[in-house]
Amino acid sequence: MDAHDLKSAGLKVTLPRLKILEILETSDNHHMSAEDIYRTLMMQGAEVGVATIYRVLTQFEEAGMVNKLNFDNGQSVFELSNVDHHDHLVCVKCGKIDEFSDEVIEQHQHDIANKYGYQLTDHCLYLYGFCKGCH
Amino acid sequence: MDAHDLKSAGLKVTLPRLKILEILETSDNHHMSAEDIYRTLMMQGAEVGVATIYRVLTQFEEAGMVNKLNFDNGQSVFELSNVDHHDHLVCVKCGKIDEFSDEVIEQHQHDIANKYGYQLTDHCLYLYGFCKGCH
DNA sequence: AAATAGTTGAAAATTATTAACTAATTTTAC
DNA sequence: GTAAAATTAGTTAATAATTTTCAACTATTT
Repeated sequence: MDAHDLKSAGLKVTLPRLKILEILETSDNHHMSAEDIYRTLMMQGAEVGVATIYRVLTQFEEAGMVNKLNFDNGQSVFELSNVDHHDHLVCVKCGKIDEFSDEVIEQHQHDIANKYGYQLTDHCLYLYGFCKGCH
Repeated sequence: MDAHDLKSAGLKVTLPRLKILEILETSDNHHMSAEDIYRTLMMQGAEVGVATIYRVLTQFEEAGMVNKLNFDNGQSVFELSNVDHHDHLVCVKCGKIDEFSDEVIEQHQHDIANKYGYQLTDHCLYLYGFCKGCH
């Protein structure tokens, strides 16, 4: 993910976009909310408005560069989508996020959609619980 | 679901609570947003504030009487939880909601949680797509 | 029936996100 | 390279959904 990816997505190469990309790539937890990104940018001393962050993230999402995940607590987080499809385990105590993928579940989802006559566009599977460290 | 259920949940029996329960039970689509419930109450001529509806629904959720479903488009709807567990298919065009349950998926979710050391408290599975009528 | 503890409605406050507008920057055509 | 055209950025204001505040009220307890 770099300047070139921005161009091929039809987006001009600007500092905010590069910075946001960089943050998504290099942050420890690669699931960040708009707020998280904003805070990170502030700490780096970058002068970027919140609106810009939302705009850019939305553009990235439309370009298929990131996925937006909506958790039950109301916050949305973003992750780079260059990796394989996966779903998420979320710790309800410490907020840790793990990823998994399961072929059987995927297959069943499609079967169910067919059975009910739905043409799937998307799905959302989150497992909430206490992670190993939070039992 | 009646006055008695309210009491055993530690909630006083009040008109707004009874009305909201009644609406959740008798409405055609038993997936209603706070807004839907508010509108229904208004049409019935009941004088109930929005704040009360949110408060009551939250209390019902905490008492385990209703489930709150948070969809990706940001909308939240509530359903009575006295029925069997199930997940949801959501039409992204007309908003229709279908329910399904799948043992295999459930089982796999537990297996995954175990594998990652999570103690599941909840999960969330929504399938989004175009329903039969909206292809 | 009085006391008390919980509940309500109206309005203000919050939270997360988006829109509008002008100024600035990048790209493209020369 | 430079100028013009197009897009983007930041500020501020707006919006939507939900929550808090608080004085007035109601259900339950004594």
